[in-house]
Amino acid sequence: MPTRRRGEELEATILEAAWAEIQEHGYNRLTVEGVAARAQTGKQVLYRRWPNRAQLAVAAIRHTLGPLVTEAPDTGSLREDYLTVLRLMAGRARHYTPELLHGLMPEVWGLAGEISSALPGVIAEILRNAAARGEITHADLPERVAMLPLDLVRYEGMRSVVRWAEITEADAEKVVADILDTVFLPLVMALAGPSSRPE
Amino acid sequence: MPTRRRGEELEATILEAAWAEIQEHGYNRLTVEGVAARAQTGKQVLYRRWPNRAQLAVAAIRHTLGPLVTEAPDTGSLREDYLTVLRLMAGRARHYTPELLHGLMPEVWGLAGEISSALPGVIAEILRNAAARGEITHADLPERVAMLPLDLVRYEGMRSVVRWAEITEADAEKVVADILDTVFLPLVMALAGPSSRPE
DNA sequence: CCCGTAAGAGACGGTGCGTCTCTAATCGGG
DNA sequence: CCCGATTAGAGACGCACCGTCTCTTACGGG
Repeated sequence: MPTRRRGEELEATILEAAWAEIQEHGYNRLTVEGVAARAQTGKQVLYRRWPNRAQLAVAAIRHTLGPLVTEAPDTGSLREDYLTVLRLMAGRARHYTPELLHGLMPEVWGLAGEISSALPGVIAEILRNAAARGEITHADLPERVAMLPLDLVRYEGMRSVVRWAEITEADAEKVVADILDTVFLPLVMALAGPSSRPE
Repeated sequence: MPTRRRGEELEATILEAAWAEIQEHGYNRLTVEGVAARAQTGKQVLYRRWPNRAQLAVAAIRHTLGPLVTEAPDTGSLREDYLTVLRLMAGRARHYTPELLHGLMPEVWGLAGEISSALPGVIAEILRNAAARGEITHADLPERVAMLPLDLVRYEGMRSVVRWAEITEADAEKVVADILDTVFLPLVMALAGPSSRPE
């Protein structure tokens, strides 16, 4: 009577069950028993694949959220290019809810690094394009400056998580624009603007 | 035979015991039973005062780490003033070890806000002093700009915690100087430097 | 067709939270 | 100085859930 699942199929079912449980209850109240029951399997099947509850959750998140950015946008303006990347990050950040993260910050931080490992290259390319266009005089800004908007967006994200606050799309848009217009672009123009003295 | 402690005395003993347990094992492996045993009392005495393990830990941290900055430094230079504040923060950050924080981020974030509630006022005063000295043309920088170094230092702190990395004093000093010299001061000079156009 | 692998189901021990219970020390009021 | 209210000190208890172990049985490769 009962048809047994195996391999890929079974694993996908489990990870989707785990993701559903996280969405419903958050990580803290995710139970291995609950996931097994929802996937209609036994705990041993889970423990055969992942060493503990945390790694199961991480696998479920990875399974649901793929890599972030793969290639650099090229809209013809530094502001728009960077804005595109930040919007992607902010959109993604809305999946990282407090319920998902609490109790799981270190693991998810590592995962986020893996997911967005292409970011530094993308930013470098955006800056090179801007330099080629003449928007800025050179693309080799200090690391800290080039990555500044990314760091600030991540900081805002962590801050909301830790305050148990949800991020609305409108808020995210405002924050992202603010970071670019009142911090990043003025700074970049001061360091490498076409009208500034060449260093 | 046994002499019983009460009130303040008992409470201080418990909080010191809790702090000691946190130092030894970290929050995650802090047990209420352990604290009670170390303080030579019963669990009920703890639960009579704090509703759960997390609040006990928060109380212990608050008991050990007092408020951060109370009044603005005034060294005669914007850079040195701000550097002084950042050094205080970085020094304090070295108490917020990964072991202490894991599993307790939201609670400690709230506590940190309480502990450093004087910061915004201090920063505002530092900027006013710089304006009075003529280092900058005006002190009403955008909120995000004025607080930028604080946010970046906090971000670095959270990042180390989440990566289970300790912060050495030398590293902290380097990061703090980098934030001021490659990000904050260039930006402030661009927005309100004496040689920039008055807006 | 047969055997090794792994699924499905659930029992089990262990840890540690938060509650409850009980005795007796201490404090404050009269 | 005594008496009653309070609460310290000690530990048992129920409960939730992790991670391990055991057992039977379906499946698939050779």
